[in-house]
Amino acid sequence: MRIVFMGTPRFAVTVLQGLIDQYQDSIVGVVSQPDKYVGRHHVLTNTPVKELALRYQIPVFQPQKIREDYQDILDLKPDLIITCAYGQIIPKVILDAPILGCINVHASLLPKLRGGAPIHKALIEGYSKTGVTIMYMDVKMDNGDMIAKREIPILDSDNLESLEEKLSVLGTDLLLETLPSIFDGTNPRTPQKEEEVTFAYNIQREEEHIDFSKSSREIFNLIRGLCPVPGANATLDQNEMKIYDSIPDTKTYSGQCGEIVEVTSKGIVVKTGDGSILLTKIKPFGKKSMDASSYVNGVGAKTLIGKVFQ
RNA sequence: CGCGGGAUGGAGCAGUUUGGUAGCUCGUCGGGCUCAUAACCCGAAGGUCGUUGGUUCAAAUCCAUCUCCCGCAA
Repeated sequence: MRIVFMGTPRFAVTVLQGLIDQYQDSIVGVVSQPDKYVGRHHVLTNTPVKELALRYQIPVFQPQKIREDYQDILDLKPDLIITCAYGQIIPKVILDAPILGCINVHASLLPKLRGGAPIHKALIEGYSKTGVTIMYMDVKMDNGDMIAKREIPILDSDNLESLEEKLSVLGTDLLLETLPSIFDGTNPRTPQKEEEVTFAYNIQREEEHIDFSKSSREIFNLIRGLCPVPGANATLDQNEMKIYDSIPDTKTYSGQCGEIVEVTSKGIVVKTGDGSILLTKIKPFGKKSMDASSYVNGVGAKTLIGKVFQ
């Protein structure tokens, strides 16, 4: 068996690690996005998946455009390609190459939330559950026939980080359980219902800004759906403040939406469209992230009350 | 050299413009009040003000240098 794995971010690392634990000798190559210059000083950095592959001395391929630069992958003569958050559309010539096909681990309950930010969107849009889907790939993004699906509830205590962690483990487990049936061809194959398709496109910068005229619940969902990276933000005194954690409340206040109406030992209370929300973890501009109560200790409750988040 | 913000007792901040050996909120410790407390009162400990050098009678504060941290942009 010759398996090629394609993936890029941390989420895919968990999956690749699971595969290595069980099928290390079969993994003949790993494909990842090209290295990028990241951080303040433009340091060329390996992708997380590449990092793991190198540790196990698995050959790594990083085509700029896999649409054009795919011969190396064909030369690996894979029997099966497994992708997980790779980041590029796979051309048909590769999809057709492996005898067992190309399968993908996607972090949503397809056909819901196709695209690059399914975990973010599941939280932001207030889903009560989400999950992972193992599916065959075709030329359209996240469009192929489904092989297996498993769901988990989304808890109020979940944020992007915790949910991503849970789903990566869930996806890994489901993949490893499903693989034997894929090897022997006994796996099911269910087309996606076209009328139920929704999309979860990558988060745009504007979407990260909190609109306090929305409901407390919507704001709460946005904050946890973006925590810890990139973080929801709001503007106070011309400076951008990141908000990392909050507790929605139905208590109403007079004043305008976005106004700091109360400061408690737990944090900063802001008026929203339908009540209020307690901001508990924040990062003032130029500072590190901190408990809102610490920030309050520093600047003083009196100077905060009455200010308005823009 | 991509743009900008920051570094002061355990945490968060003020003080820097107009140099004169450090202050606030909280935490910690001790004591008190209380049926009790995360509440209140009294007291205490804890800082060579990021580094190095310079100017000066005197530097957290002015000048130079370096280090580290953070957001944006890529």
